[in-house]
Amino acid sequence: MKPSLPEIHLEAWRRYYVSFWRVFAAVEADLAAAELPSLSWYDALYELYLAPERRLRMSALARSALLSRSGLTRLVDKLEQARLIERKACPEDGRAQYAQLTDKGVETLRKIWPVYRAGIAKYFATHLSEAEARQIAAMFTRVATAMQPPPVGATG
Amino acid sequence: MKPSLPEIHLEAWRRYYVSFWRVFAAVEADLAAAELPSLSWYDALYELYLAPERRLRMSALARSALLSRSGLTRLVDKLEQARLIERKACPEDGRAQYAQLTDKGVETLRKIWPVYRAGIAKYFATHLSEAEARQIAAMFTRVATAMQPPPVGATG
DNA sequence: GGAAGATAGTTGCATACGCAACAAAAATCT
DNA sequence: AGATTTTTGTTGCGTATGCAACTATCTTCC
Repeated sequence: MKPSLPEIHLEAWRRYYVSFWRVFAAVEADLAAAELPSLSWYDALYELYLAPERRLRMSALARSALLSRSGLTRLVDKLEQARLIERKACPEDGRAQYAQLTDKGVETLRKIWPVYRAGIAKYFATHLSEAEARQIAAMFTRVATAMQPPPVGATG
Repeated sequence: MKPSLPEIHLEAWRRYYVSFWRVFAAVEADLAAAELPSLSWYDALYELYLAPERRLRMSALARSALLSRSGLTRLVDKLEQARLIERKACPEDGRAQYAQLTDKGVETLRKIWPVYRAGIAKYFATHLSEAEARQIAAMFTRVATAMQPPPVGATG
């Protein structure tokens, strides 16, 4: 395969790629400095927060939180130890488990958010006008939805 | 701190964030399927390829390849075992080491590129016009350069 | 010139994550 | 209903990566 790929798209990719890693690392560093959990915890907790009844089945959460199923199992282990979520059996499906956000989980989300928000503002949003932000949102919506439920990664 | 952060910037961040992970995972999966090294290898090799005399000092390479110094040490260990680079003492500074790209390293870069390029095209570029790509390049250049040599992460 | 401090790269240890293999429970097919 | 296949979540194992601590070397300052 040799799809058309104008030079400017490569340039865009490169900038996008390095920006992402730098911003991501900076945000993670801010969270660590504030002794807060990392973004992977935030992502999982936030997805649960948005979900109906604040609970999601493990595989659904894995997809939302951009993790493999095994990765999610481990993450949920830790979140459960920290009392931020609880595992609950699923009545309709004996194989399945719900991850249920606890009040402490909501509270943790509220502690993380100001720091995360400040990072987004400092490292990302400052450099973008509202019109640009709107464009980014539109463009990356296309990119993300084209890949939808990511391949869900083989087995894992 | 409570920096101004209009909702649209948050939306932009979210889309950017999930797009990135999905595209990244898809590209890595393509590379793995083709039995090629992962992007971190590519990044390091490519930075060396661009460098004068195809060599860079370890810490410079760590910065370019978006890794901690310890992370880079390990990566270079593996690249050296694979004969893709060589470590060379630095005459001007007895503490320093050069990582020097080998011919085999260049060859490997050439094997990876078509697959990487196809991934960029399929998962990223398809969704963007040239004008949009130009905008992305411009916007993320601002984002990336504002953070310049990333904090270089403490010690490690 | 020598001591104190900074810097380059490496190593020990801990953590995060994925894949493959697995057990249990559906779902499907006959 | 019973056998086969699929799906769900977990576990074993390997890998990637960061931080802190370390050594060797360079720099600075007296």
